[in-house]
Amino acid sequence: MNDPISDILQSKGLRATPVRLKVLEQFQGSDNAVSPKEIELRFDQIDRITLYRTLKSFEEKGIVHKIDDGTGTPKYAMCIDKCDEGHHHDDHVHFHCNDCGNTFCVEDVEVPYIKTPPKLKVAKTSIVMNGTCEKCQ
Amino acid sequence: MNDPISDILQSKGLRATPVRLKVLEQFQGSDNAVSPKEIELRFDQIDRITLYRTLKSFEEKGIVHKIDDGTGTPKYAMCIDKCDEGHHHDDHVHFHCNDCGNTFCVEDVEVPYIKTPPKLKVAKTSIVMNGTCEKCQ
DNA sequence: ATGATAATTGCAACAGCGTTGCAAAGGATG
DNA sequence: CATCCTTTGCAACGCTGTTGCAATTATCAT
Ligand SMILES: [Mn+2]
Ligand SMILES: [Mn+2]
Ligand SMILES: [Zn+2]
Ligand SMILES: [Zn+2]
Repeated sequence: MNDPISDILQSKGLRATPVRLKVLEQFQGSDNAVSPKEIELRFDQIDRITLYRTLKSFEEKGIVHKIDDGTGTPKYAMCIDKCDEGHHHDDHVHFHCNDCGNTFCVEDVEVPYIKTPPKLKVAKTSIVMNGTCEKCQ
Repeated sequence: MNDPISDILQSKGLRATPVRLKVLEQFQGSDNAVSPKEIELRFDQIDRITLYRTLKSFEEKGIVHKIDDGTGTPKYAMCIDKCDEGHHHDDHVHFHCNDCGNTFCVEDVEVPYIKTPPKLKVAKTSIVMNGTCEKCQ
């Protein structure tokens, strides 16, 4: 329990199993959001179903958040803010680069207030930007 | 060719076939964005594949636009602005009601300018709001 | 009108993603 | 060790969307 990655899992009430540790390492070592498929390919051998269940539990526990970048391929990224079980605080913009295909969190851009018709009760606003990222300029 | 629905199709270079006319009627008569599955169920009998191809051609021609409301189920709605082949102008906010599950275009709310890191070249911004719609208050 | 030409449709088959059920393996706890 | 609960892996399945191909239908030029 000196391993910081193990600590994350245990603090969320999840056992620090080999699969979970390796998946979490992938997230820690990645600048971008990653799809289940990408994670799968980075492993020599991992069970598809186990990976799906791992991602689901990570998301439920507030370790990662799911990102819908409009490509149809869901992606996941580490939660930066202190998200808890069933309560996320990832209210930032996401960016999808049309050139390299990468998607990442734009932490320093908060979702602005947008005035809407008073008839609508807005609980959450999701913003996805498309364009060209720094590396692809 | 006095039928206004036929006119829409022909002005976009699409033949006014029975399937297309009926699908387009569904869009005209709906306040909400609709999923392929919903359209399929409104017909006594329609071929799934043909419907997918119809939606694809409608989208390409700028008759409808595809909406990703974050539910994982894609939806389509009529283009209000004059969208052309391969060039859409549907830069408005979309709203998904968590109560009734409906998704619709919020025409009168334009996507605001959002200041981003200068390193990012933003070409398009998609905004989806979640909450409670007027009917579900 | 008749035949050539091109667009549209319907069917079969397939691929990919994600889910569920279930049994085996692994940890925790006494 | 014995028990209980969690996690994993496999099989099977459902759903969405795609492609190939042949049949049908509309369009157009004789
Ligand atoms: Mn994020
Ligand atoms: Mn719209
Ligand atoms: Zn890029
Ligand atoms: Zn509603």
